[in-house]
Parts: sequence; C-alpha cells; structure tokens
Amino acid sequence: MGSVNIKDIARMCGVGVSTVSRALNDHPDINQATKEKIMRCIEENNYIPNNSARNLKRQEAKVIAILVKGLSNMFLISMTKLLEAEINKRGYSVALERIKFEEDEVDIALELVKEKRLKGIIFLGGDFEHRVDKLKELDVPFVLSTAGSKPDPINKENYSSVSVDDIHEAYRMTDYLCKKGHKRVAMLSAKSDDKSVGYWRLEGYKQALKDNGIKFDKDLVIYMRPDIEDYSMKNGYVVTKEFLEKGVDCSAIFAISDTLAIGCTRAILESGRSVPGDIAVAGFDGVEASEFYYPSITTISQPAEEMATATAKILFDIIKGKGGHQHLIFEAELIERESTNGK
Amino acid sequence: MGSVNIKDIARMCGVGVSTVSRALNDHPDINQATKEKIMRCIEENNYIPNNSARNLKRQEAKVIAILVKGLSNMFLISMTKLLEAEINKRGYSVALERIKFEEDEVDIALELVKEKRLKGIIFLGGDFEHRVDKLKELDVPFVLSTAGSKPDPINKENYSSVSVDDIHEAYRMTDYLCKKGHKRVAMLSAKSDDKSVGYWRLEGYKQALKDNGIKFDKDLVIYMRPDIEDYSMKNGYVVTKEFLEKGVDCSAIFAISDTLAIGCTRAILESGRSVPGDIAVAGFDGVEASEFYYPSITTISQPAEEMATATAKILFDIIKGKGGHQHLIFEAELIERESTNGK
DNA sequence: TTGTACGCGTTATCAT
DNA sequence: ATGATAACGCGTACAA
Repeated sequence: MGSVNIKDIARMCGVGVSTVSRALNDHPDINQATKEKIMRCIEENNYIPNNSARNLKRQEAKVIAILVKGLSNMFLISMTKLLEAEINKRGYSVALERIKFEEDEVDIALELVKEKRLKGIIFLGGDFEHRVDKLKELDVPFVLSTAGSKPDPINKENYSSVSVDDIHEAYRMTDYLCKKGHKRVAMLSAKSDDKSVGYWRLEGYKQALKDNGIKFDKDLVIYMRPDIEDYSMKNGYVVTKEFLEKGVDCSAIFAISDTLAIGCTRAILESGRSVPGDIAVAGFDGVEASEFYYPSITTISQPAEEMATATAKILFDIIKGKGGHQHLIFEAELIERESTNGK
Repeated sequence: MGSVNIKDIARMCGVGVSTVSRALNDHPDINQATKEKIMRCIEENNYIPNNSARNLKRQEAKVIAILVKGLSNMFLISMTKLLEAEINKRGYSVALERIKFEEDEVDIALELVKEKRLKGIIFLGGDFEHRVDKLKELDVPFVLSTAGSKPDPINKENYSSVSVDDIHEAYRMTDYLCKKGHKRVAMLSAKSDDKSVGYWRLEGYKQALKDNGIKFDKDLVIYMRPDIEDYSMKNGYVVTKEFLEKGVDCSAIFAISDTLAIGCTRAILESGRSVPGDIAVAGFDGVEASEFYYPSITTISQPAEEMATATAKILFDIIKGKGGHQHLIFEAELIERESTNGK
C-alpha cells in the first residue's frame, strides 16, 4: 500500500532512477524503446510523482502564482481566467491561491515563493497597504492588478501595477449623472472606514460634484453594512431600503459595485418607484449581471482583457530581463444602459 | 538573496537544527528561553520554512482538500466557504483547488494526496463519471458533494456522497408549473450531449409532464449553446431569444440554473412580453441574484448549510474511524417568487 | 545511452 | 533539553 515511488519503478523496469526521471520529464537523452517500457510500467502501477519532492529539488519551475483576495468577486474571477490563458500561452502554469480578507497576501506570497520556486506573482484585488520591509523580501517580480490603493510610492521601482484610476472613473460617472440633470446624486459606498476603492471612488464623486457646482451632502453617502457580506446584493438592498425610508431627496444613486447597484435597484423598484424614472442607478465593474438585469445597469466597465494582457506582458518582460517595472493606468468605459437612460 | 533555511538559523543561534524545528512546531521538549531566542532570530532574518520540504518529510498533515469543478458557479463558491468554516472548526486546514472543465478531478486528487498527505477530499460539482480502478487508487476518504450524476453504484461503499435528488427536484418544479395551469412548459437545459445535471433534470421534467397528462414535446427543450460559456446569463439570453423568435407556443420556461433563468427572463422582457404574465420563469440553485432580480426568480434552493455540515461530519467521522460511508440525499426547497407568481 | 551518488530543506529517531 | 543523523522522493552532475 505504501504508494510506489520512482525507485520502485526503476527496480521493476530494471533500470536506474535517472532513466525513469528522464522518461518522466521528456528528457532527450533516452532510448525511445526504454522510455515506452517505463511509461507503460508507470501506467500499470499507477505511479504518480510526488510534487513536494519535485518542487524541493527543482531549481526553477515555470509557475506564476495568482493571489486573489476574496473569492466572491465576479470581476476578479473573470480576470483570473484571462490571466491564466495568457500565462499558459507562454508555456507557464498557474498556481491560483485564494486569500481571505483577514489574511496577509504578502506573507502567503513569501511562503509560496519558497514552496514552489515561483517565477512571478500577480496580486488581484486587495488594498495592499503593506510594510515596505516585507515587500522587499519578495525577490520575484510581481504585478499588482486592479488593486485598490497603492503601496508606499517611495519604492515604486520595485514592482509593477495595472489598474484603472478609481478617482477618475468615479468622477466620470458622477459627472455623467450631473450632466444628465441630477442635482441630488447619492453615493452607495463601501464601509465607512474603508481605505480602499471605497475611499478613492468617494473622492472622485466629491470632486465631480464640486466641479458641477453641487455642494457635497453627507446625508447622500450610503455606507455598506459591516454585518452583511461585503459587496453583496443583499447589502446594497438593505442599505438602500433604509435610505429610502429616511425620505432623503435624491434622483440618482451611484454604487461602487454592480452587485450593490443591483440590490439597490431592487430596493427602489420594490418601494414602488421606477428606475430610472424616479431614481437613476449606476454601478461599477461591468460584470455580466449588470447587462442582464432589467433594467440593465449603467456601469463603468474595466477593460479586463487589456488589463490581463498588459499584466502578463509586463511580468514576462521582467522575467526575461527585457524590461523594468511599470505602472499602467487603463481607461475604463462608461457603458450607458437602461438604469440611467429610460427603457 | 539565497534565502535562509533552517540550518542558517541553527548556526546563527548556536543550536542544532532539530532544536529550531522544535521551536517552529511547538514541540514540548524545548526550553522556553532558547525557543524565544530562536523565534526572535527567525523573525529578524525573515526565515520562512519551505512547505515542500515539510510536506515531503511530514508523516501526516491535518489538511482536507476541496476540489471545485469550474470556478464560476456561485453556488459552489458559497459551498466552499461553508465547508471551509466547518473544517477549520475541527482544527484542520483547507487546500482549495480549482479544476477546469476539461481536467480530470481524480487525477488531480491523486497527485494532491501524495503532495500534501491529505486526510480527506471533498469533490464539489462535476459529473464524476470515472473509471472504477482510478477511484480505487484514492486511499483517503472522500465525499462527493452536490455532484451531478453518480459513479458506478457497484462500489458505493468506498465513498460518500451528499446531494439533492436532481430528478425529484426538477419534477417538483415542473409539477408546480403544471399545477399552476401551464400546459406548455419549456425546459432550458444544458448542452444537448450533457450527461450530468442537465440530463437528470430533464428526466424529472419529462416525468412530471407525464404525470400531469401532458405529452412531451421536444420542440420545448432549449439547449445551451456550446460556443458560449456554460451556465452564463448570456447563454440563457441568447438561446431564449432564438426560441422566442421561432414563435413556439409556451407559457412557462424552467431553466436548470438561476443564471440561465436570469438571461432567459431578460430576453422575454426585452421582447415586450411580461414575466410572469405572458411567460413564467423558474430557475434552480437559489443563488443570491435570483432573489434580487426584478422580478425575483422562483427557484429550487439547495440547503447549502445543511449539506456542508453533513459533508464535513461524514468525512471526519470516517477519518476518526467512527463511521462508514454514507449517501445522503437532501430535500431542496421550492421558493416561490415573482417570476411565476405575479408581482 | 544509462547508472551511481549526492543534495534539496525539513522532521523523526535516537543518542547524549 | 539538545544535537547528530537518517530518511522523505526526486533531479542531475558525473562517471561509465
């Protein structure tokens, strides 16, 4: 029962372990006949190489890790798919790791580098406010993709980033709503103590109001509830319902995620109001559900494909020694849909 | 640079490697003072143990692997969260692995067992039609949770399963629609060659029609398109649109997933028809989006919490030698919502 | 082309 | 309480 290892296979085939190893790894220096014999033996005995031993011994592995903060974000999930395709295309494989909100992604990255001899790391999501000394320990190239805020700008030359400008895009959407004639635009933001996208997008919202000559009114800022799952439709629904019951005057709501926007829309419609007739709604991200909701949700669509392509390109250029670190900001697209534009 | 290892730490502290190992693993046989000294040294030098070496040497690890087939299914994602909580509660950690549709989950499981000395495996999703000899190789206990069809019933005593009865639940929903007076109920199923839930739920649909004295009409079966992502809202939207354009008479559509149902609903509304007035729609799974869509979608809600609890309990009972394999079927709940019941 | 022997970083065993 | 040393399973330089 003690499962078979490379030695057993070697013994059974009457060859040395190195020959078996060569057969396994498609090494050129091996007789085709013996290779086939070995492979057949491996098949028959259900031999499976031990990855821990391989990782331990191997000097380098063509592996890129993708560390995703929080698994429930559909936008990040679709990003991983795109990234994986880009990475596979280059003959590398992907180690996908999910990081819980309370975990430290840098700690996990550090472990992974040792364990799997990674060639590079892609961080997806997360606020990424980390201690500089820890970051310095990471001696493999890494790219921050779609991260909320940025680490200490002091050592920007040690890593790359690919993202959209949250302030700018939130500004764009708010401005769009103002230009549509809305004087009372509410913002459905993250938790009140959020330091990540919630903070930056709120910032863009404020600037746009100002430039449109509208005074910021803190009563128009709706915060996510900490006791309900972050960015869930339910959270958007519950807080909007409470907001509507307060009777604050407003003709448009801008939510910092499409999921929140959907919950928000449901709450409005359920109250007997119409969307966009009574209240217009806008979201952020461009996830599939925003397109198929009824009414479809106006949103800021992040250019996922381009961002994935750029992320992979930057990372591999650095790996191949062909380029230095870069910080790319992508322009998102405002997709106008029914939730702000009649049906 | 050349990252520090346990030997370096031992040398720096003037102790043997085994003492360092003891400090790391909270071994009892160690002086508190030396332990603290070592831990401080580890901290200062940013030493991180190599997991590959640990896994290689360790006899056993308190790790359960969860293998999820396809990462985009929201129902499965919420199941992983529940399962992880159950497993952590028992002092074990989780290795979450995502399996692509074209990959073989058993192969990956076999690898993982060797690599990480797993104590158990939970398979989430997937059709699970595997060769018996391969399954037999898996010498750690495993549970199939929410799997579509079942492996060869011949050796049911070698594994456990937790699921809902797809035929029964599809029957229930179809019957509900018939009892509501619908004589022409369409089924939005999986791809035409599907052998998994698509097949079983279609089976339940047919039986319910029969028991309600309605003749099965193959023109009322809508299949997912293979060229669009499986179970996506877009797929539901596109095929429904095509279906409506054919002008086939029907007053209700039962989709085998909520995501498909949402795309379907959008297509109907967009065509100028009303839901449920002109056509009623029902889904399957009970994901969050079905609740917040407008109209909210009638669905079969799987009891995720109970299934997760049961899955963990069965697995740990077997690990502790306290019980044998079981095959549990859970009763799902038909949640009646606006999409079949007026607004 | 093939086999032998060593080392990867750690934990377990056995002395001390 | 601590240290030396043998595994764990594999890849690879080097010898044959």
